[in-house]
Amino acid sequence: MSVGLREVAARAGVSVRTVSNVANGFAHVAPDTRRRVQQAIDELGYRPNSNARQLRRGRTETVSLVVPEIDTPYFAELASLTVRIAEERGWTVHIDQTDGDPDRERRMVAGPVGRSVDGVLCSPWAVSSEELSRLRTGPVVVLGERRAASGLDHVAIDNVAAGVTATAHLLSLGRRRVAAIGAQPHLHNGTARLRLDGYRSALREAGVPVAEGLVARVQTLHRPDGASAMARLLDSGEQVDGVFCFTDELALGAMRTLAERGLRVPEDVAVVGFDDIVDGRWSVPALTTISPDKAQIARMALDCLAARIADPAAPDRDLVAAHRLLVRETASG
Amino acid sequence: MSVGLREVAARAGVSVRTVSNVANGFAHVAPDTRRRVQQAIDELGYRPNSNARQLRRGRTETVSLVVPEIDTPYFAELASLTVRIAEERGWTVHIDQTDGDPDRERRMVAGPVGRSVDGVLCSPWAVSSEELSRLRTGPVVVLGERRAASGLDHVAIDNVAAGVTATAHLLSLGRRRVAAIGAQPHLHNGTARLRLDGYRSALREAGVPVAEGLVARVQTLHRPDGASAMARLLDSGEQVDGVFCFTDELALGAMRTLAERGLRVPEDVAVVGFDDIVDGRWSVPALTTISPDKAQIARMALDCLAARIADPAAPDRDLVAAHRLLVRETASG
DNA sequence: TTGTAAGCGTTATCAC
DNA sequence: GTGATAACGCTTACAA
Repeated sequence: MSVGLREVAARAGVSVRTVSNVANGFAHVAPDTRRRVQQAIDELGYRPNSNARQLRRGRTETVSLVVPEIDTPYFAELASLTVRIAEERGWTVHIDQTDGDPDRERRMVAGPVGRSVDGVLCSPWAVSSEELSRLRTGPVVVLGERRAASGLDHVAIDNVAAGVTATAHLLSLGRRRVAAIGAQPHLHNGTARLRLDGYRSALREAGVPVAEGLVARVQTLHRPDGASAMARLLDSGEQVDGVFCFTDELALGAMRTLAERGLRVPEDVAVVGFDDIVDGRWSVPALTTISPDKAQIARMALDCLAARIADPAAPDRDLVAAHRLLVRETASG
Repeated sequence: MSVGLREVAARAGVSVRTVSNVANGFAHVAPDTRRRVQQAIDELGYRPNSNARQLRRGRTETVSLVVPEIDTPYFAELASLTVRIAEERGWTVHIDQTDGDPDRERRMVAGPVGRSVDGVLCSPWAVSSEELSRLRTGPVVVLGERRAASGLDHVAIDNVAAGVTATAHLLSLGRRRVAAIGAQPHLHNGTARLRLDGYRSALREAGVPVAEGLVARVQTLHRPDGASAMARLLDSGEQVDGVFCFTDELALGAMRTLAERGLRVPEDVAVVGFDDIVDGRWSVPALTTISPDKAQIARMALDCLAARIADPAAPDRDLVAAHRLLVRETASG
């Protein structure tokens, strides 16, 4: 049936210890022995059982990436990069989706760590870092800014600064009725709040009054929310000549509504998004957006997790990755 | 350190056997014992070690999904659905990406199966089913049509019929210079070939001559390929009033080129895509497309894999999932 | 209903 | 440099 170390050992006329040494590329094996063992391995088609190995070693060389949804473009890209970069250090990534369900989020962070995975990378949606910190049973790195001492490592871009940049860009184009789409006062996930802070701060700095009627809330960050938020804004009677959307998906939804209302982008309304998903590069017109350095985020998070695994008692860190404004067609001048 | 069955047993004053029974929800445990054990489990924060469990049981309750890229919208959606549906039967899905590399494809199908996973769902790109069949060391289900007896189970939609439907729709709109974007004669993956067969067959049936100059080849199925293929078509001097793209991504790329050339969609050129990715629902104009029933594909594949695991010797099956034409703005009349 | 003990396939600690 | 052999944490006959 299943061929293990024992069968190979018998065939090569050595002990399991020696086979294990060869299979793991250990140094001190006589060349002749190595050759004989390797041959037996090939002939029998031996493949090591990773479960047994992990059980014995107490390490899985696997980390999990917990995100709200796998098929959201931003998370799909992030996951893809994370898998690729993790591979460089010999790690396997297990991708988990929570569907934004707080209980699943809690379970996926608390449950498997230290058992089936060595650590967790989590992009929380409905649960605060503070709670995750209390729940955790092993190394956890949070993707997203730390708002206060949380007891957890965090990796994120500077969302406030990015919000300022996006809004200031719209203002620099001469727009004075700049709306914001994406406020989420109901969530523990503080990202939207930070981008909103940036938006308000840029307006203040430019001496443009902050009209609360220009701030649209959303339930999720997907296209339908962007479309309906844009419609609400337009229907409210507020004048709008620019809009900062907290995700590209929201922006793409908003653009659809603008097109349906016969409003031109960017002539009538300029649009800036956030995330730099590929859809935005190919929309017509192409979307101006804040581009977070996703590869850097993934790499920092993985490095940070490795450090945390190596030293569980180290003080927690707050790492910030780069971002930049990508000026394309929906907001340029 | 790590709390296991033993610690819990000691605390509850029972044997490990009983703790295991409680942890696994076994029937025959005295209510009082169960209560005591459960309390010890909670107090000690016991979490079962899945590696040990899997090693002992010889089953991982995990399957892997091998796709070219996680962040391709189609595969991201499929992965998301697969994870969700697999959950219903208590399975975990491990998502692997091959980047279209044949060696990785071979490794990911042949390596882990029977060791760290109970079976594999594979959407091959560069390796033929026949070869995968020879390489496999355990249950494998291929996502994609069987072109000949392959020795493997297959799940797919009827790509020829879908190609006919898409092309016929364009013809029904009065278009007579219908191009096809997406031919991939260099790949083992036969999907493009089948869609092309459908395209040709629809033209023949309508008595429209098949102009080979209207068939554009691509290297990958992403937007840049669609954009450059469209540009080549236009530059070749061929008249084009309709185009059938073998993926929505290709279509979105092609639409970008059309916009840059000042051609209107659908007035000047009507466009039909394939896959029904969400981007197409929100593009301006919205993309008419062939919509494969992805949830059905995922469910069929999982069911098929379960059956294969249960009976490795059963004759291989060829399952076909549903698809339909979704008429939106880029091709309607 | 519950306890005892034998493995699952590895790796790691001793010896030799 | 290589061979016995004891764990790793769990499930499961077999007993009691």
